[in-house]
Amino acid sequence: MESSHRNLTQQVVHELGRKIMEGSYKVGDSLPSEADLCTQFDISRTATREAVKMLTAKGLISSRPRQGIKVVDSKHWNLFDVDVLNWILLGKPDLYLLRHFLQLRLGIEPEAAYLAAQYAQEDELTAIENALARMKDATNGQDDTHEADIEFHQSVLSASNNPFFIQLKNFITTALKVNIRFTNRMIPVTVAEYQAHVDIFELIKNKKPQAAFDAAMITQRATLAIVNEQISVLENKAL
Amino acid sequence: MESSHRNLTQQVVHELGRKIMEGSYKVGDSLPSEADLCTQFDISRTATREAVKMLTAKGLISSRPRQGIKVVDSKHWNLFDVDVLNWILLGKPDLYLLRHFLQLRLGIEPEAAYLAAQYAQEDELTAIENALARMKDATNGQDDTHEADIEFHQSVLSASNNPFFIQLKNFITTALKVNIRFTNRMIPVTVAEYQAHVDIFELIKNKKPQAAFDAAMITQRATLAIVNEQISVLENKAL
DNA sequence: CCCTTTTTAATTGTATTATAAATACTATTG
DNA sequence: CAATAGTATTTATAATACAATTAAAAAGGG
Repeated sequence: MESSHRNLTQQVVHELGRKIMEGSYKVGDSLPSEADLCTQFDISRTATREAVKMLTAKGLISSRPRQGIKVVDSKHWNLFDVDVLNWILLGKPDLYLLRHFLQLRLGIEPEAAYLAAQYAQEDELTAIENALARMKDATNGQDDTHEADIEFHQSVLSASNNPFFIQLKNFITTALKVNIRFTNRMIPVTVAEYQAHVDIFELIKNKKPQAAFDAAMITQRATLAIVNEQISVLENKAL
Repeated sequence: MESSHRNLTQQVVHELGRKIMEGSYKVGDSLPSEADLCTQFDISRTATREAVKMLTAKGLISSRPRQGIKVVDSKHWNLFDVDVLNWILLGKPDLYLLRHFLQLRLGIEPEAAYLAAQYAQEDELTAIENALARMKDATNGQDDTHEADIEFHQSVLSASNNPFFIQLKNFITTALKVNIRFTNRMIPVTVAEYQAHVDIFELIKNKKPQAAFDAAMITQRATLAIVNEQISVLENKAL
């Protein structure tokens, strides 16, 4: 059990949040009443209610007298919340979800590179460089390669010096983890991919915003094209 | 009082959230203890604790025994939460904040237009067209013009058919409202701006993703350039 | 005197019970 | 049948008690 060290409220938040995101409770469905949740989890009403309030704050449910606790429409879900993203990650692999992640990465990351080229401080450039170094000499396990990859993307976002982009580190990290599921885990980051990262870094370092933007954009459009291709193959088979 | 129709817990959430976002409680500061909050707001511990849990869920505070309730580092704040965005909006006008909003809009909106050109359904195109119509014949109040403008941007995000972009409607709406504060409220949307919106719509309708992307990008880079200019004028004066 | 350990006390975490408020549903009445 | 009033269910709030955590103080040992 991973959540045993957390307090009761947070365990219930995690459990219910996960179930909502995986679809065990669908939009419009009622969750068990407070009283039922108390007996199901064998906890007090205090803990139950606090868990419900936390999920309400994350936009997943609503709770009103006589109406009960209901899953609200997914357009209200705080999809950029770190917990919500982790619950998504626990769900089934889904090619459409991967596409949605890639589509937004395509919006965020090239522009983050643009901003990094404008505003990155010395230490932030160093952080990007360190991530690249980790990627290069990750001759040991493959997980390290992917972790270093994540670190690279995070450090670019940090270098944008924009709090909104920085908050999106959670999103990008989850997107990368979803991606890793689909590319074979055993295959580390390729040399070509590594080189593309280096190129973007050089453009950031040399303060070439537009070029950095374009380089990031090209790489990501290529990745998205592959997924789009996979989806259309899948959809043609279904006919 | 705007919040008088809400229940006690949510009033306290709003009050504390607003104070944290405006800087009355700074990062690392301790909020009053549960007991103090109870007396300050004249409510029970139940309501207090539920409010604290909701703010914890939004990433603003942490609450641990003996340590108390503290404002956590702003990188943990859920800046895309609709409440958090509204609390930001209640704060002082800030040119740097406006720039941060514009920088992310630049990432999101051109790509949303790209996706809309690919995936928009008939009814979603109609929604965009309706917003444009509202913009055009808003000869009455100026607020309507701005509301129609917001509606346009929202309907493009909806047409992207990507849940992440759809969730960002809150963000874009707040960004536009922040913008309206800086451009004189009395000045309605100009004819040139209206025409730019129409052009983007036509490109979406005719399924020209790249052209729609470029058109949106050009408009927004121009807006951002103006703000950057204002900031550099301000910073030169400060010397 | 400094370092480690133990104790203490302050604060949040959980449980329990009671009552209030809101509202979907039912029954009544004209 | 429609409008109204009543009822019952569910969440909202309150009050109190005790448990768990942990920062800080006190005690102990070298």
